Amino acid sequence: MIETYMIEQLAALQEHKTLSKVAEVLHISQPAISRSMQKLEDELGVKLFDRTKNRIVLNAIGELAARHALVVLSAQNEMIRAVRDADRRMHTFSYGSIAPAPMWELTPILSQLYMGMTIAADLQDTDDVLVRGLNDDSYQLIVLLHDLRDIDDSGHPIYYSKPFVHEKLSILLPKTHRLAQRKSLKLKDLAGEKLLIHDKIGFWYGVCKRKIPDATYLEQSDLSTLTEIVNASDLPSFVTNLSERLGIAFGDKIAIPLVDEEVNVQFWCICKACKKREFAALFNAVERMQD
Amino acid sequence: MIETYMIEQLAALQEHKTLSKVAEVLHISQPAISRSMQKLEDELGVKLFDRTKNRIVLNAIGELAARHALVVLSAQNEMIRAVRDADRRMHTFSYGSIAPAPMWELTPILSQLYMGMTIAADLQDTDDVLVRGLNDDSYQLIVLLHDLRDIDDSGHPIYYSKPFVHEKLSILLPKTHRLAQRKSLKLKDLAGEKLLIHDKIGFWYGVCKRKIPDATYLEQSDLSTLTEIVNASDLPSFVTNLSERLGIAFGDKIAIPLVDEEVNVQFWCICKACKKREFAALFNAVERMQD
DNA sequence: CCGTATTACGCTAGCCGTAATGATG
DNA sequence: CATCATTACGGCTAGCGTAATACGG
Repeated sequence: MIETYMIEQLAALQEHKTLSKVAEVLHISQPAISRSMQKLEDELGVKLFDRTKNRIVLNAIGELAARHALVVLSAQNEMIRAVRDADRRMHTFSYGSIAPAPMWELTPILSQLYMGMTIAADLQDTDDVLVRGLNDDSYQLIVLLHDLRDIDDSGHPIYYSKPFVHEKLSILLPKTHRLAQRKSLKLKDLAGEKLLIHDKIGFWYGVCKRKIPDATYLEQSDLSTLTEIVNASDLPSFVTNLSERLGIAFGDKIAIPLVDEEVNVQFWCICKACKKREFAALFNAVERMQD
Repeated sequence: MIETYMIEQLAALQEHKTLSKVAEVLHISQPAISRSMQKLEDELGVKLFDRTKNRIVLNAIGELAARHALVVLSAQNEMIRAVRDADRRMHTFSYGSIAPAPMWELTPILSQLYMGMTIAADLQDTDDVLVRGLNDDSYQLIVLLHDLRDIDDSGHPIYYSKPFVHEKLSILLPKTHRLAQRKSLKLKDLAGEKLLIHDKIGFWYGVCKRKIPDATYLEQSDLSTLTEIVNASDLPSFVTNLSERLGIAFGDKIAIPLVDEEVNVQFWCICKACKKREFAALFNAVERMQD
């Protein structure tokens, strides 16, 4: 039988020309290669090399065989890649979210529910990336600001949606701030402010830029550093009803609710309709968090 | 390393479902298969089977792997096929001819010239099959009734042609035949006759049918049988100037020359222009037979 | 019980590396 | 004489078969 190691060595020989070089590259002795190539010729019943006493060169048929060897090896590598990839997918629960807050809730739930599996959470800025990911199965679940009601050709729903957590933003101000006495604020009241924000906040980023375009955004990628700066400075920053669970202290600042509808949102968990049963336990847990 | 035998056994397992059946088919013991599959899982680092105590079934990933296994195996088989085929071509000189007589001359020449190689001679009825065969390299040489003067885009000739033997047909008649006294005949004089012919005679077949359509052809595929019948009967048959070398005796028959130009033909040996040098010795030998 | 998969165990085929040999430039 | 391929030889890995074990319909 023609075994993989022969094919591998043949391909390497075409690339590196001499047995010694192949031996060096494949970390194997020269005689081993010499023998393998003899055995390969023997298995095929065909001479693949022109041999002089101290030189071995692929002949025309050998070159042909080597080109085919590359095809065989790439088929094998593709097999390995595909199998490992399928296995990885099978052992990871991957979801995407339009905002960070739902991830704080969902990841712990999933960790409990799918013990031993890897939970991969992906934050995205726009719906379409998430929906596309759900459709091509790179996400098993996505979190959006609305449900999905698309139906297929025979009128059956394509997706299954369930309301998830509700998020309300407030603005955190030093007590001495000009707006600190207000009972509530709108985003446009923050015009001209310097705002401390995290730089990975999903759809919030677009909302902020759109509704308070003339503010200065001081973006920080590391969450703990951001918290430090918030505490150490007089700069305004955002807090959410959902971040309270993270136990972030307000210090001597005051949180004033924002009343714009863009920052009082309902999240939805959405999966493909065909996975509805499979994810029943997950959606039960989600249901318990709706309030 | 994932070796061929593992991939082969995986594919067989998908087809035959149980280890015992695979063992039977591949002429190997059951435990061997069991171990191979464990080793394959180990090499991939992925579980491919659902195992109960006395049942092993491919899981979803195993099915995927088995489908890929088929791809790898077919790539390998294609490699083996292509290499053996190329080798066979390299060790056979293959040519095609429009008529049998040139083959009687050419095959002995080639046998001498290419000692140790197989000479494959192919008789065809029409030019186009031969030219196509020359173009796709399934023939190294062809014999036609004319040369080929095609040129490529840059004006160079595509083919190299050389005149070969000249063939003249005669008709062999019993001395008592109504035409036996004639010095020469035309094909149309044979109208209405019963003619003994070989059934594999290349372009001659078309010539006969066209020029003497109302004759009865008694076709015989075995050459020695044909000779027997010719000798034992009073039926007319064809002889050629080239068959004399085969030492066929006329017995008490008489050979009368046919004067139609269709049965007085010049054969040409033709190869691809790029092979002209390679076949120099062959064409030298051919040249010596032109007369 | 018969069919099936796995484990245990000893065998050996065959692949490997080292060393020696031979050829070449 | 440095480089490269092949041959010879002994060691050892690892795949094999037989036999034993265990489970299930």
